[in-house]
Amino acid sequence: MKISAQEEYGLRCLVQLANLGAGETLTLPQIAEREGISVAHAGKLLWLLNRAGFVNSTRGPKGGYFLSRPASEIRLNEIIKVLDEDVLSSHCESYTGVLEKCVHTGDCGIRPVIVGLHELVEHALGQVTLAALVDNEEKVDAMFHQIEGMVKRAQPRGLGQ
Amino acid sequence: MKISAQEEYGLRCLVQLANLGAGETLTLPQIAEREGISVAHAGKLLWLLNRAGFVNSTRGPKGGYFLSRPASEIRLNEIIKVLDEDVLSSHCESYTGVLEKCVHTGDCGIRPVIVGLHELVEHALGQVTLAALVDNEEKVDAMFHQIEGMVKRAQPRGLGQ
DNA sequence: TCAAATCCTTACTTTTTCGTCAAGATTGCG
DNA sequence: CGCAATCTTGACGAAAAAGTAAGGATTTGA
Ligand code: FES
Ligand code: FES
Repeated sequence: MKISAQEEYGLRCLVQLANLGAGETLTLPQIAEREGISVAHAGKLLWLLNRAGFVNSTRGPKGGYFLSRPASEIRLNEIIKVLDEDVLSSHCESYTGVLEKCVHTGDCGIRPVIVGLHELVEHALGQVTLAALVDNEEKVDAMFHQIEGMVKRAQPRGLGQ
Repeated sequence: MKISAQEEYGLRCLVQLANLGAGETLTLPQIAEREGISVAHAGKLLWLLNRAGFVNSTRGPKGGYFLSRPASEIRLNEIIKVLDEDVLSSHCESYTGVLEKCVHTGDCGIRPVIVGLHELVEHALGQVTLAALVDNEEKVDAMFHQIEGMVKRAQPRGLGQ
């Protein structure tokens, strides 16, 4: 269970753009330099983000990228959904084992773990906007710890033991 | 953010063993057949799990694998930790970008997201035991939704907008 | 004591993901 | 116009993850 390189660096590029003032833009070389990646790599990431509608771009001299919506209206779960291949829906179809023991009896112990984790992460990320990630570590940190506290306190019956 | 193949199939092998009665064992070919993977693949997974202390094995005829502890005492977060490479601690060291803007100012927006997600998942998985995954989908499902409800209700201030 | 069944270990191949390259298209400016 | 700065796009190469192969080691039982 880990975040992929594409998710991380795509998110980083968006944070760079979220730092801009009104009317400012960043070019690919600028983004690449700040994140320590090649211009080609930045180009690919921004292309994905452009296709998904998070950023807009203008070509030619004085061109560059900028967010297509205010950072406060972009939530991290949308970003992750775009940068990550969604293999969740087709997960059970690609399972290699005996499906009678898994799907058809409706009694699979694995599926709820995978689906549940995915939803848990999505809900958590849905509570954080891109604006929250701009120069403010403590707030984001506190937010996640608040959620963790909730999870710890949940103590569901009948599963712990 | 997705579960790796090694995590999933390692967990599946453990669930197979958790289904056994006292004194029963499963051989590699048996596990491989049930999960639809090759014997070699099952061998590798069980070797990892054996090394980590989750299973024991006996060699020779009538040999096989069995859980080294009761399934009710094995929590999923321990399992995932072993099957997944822990790159979390060294994450910041391998970052390619300008570290002054990230580590040294103590004002990185990315780190709390990555660390927070990781802890969130770990806490959630720490509440589920292997025994809960044995032939009982509904309970596990309900448990995750309970946690999700908590997360949704958390509504932290100052980040949502 | 031998042979068969089983696990153990290392090395290799395949597949997927990650990142690069190079050519093309669009825009602004003199 | 014509050049330079910029984004766009698809194909390619490198790295990591996933999975396979093969030979070795241990135990049981005839
Ligand atoms: S994993 Fe899809 S039903 Fe078991
Ligand atoms: S990612 Fe480690 S400090 Fe920014």
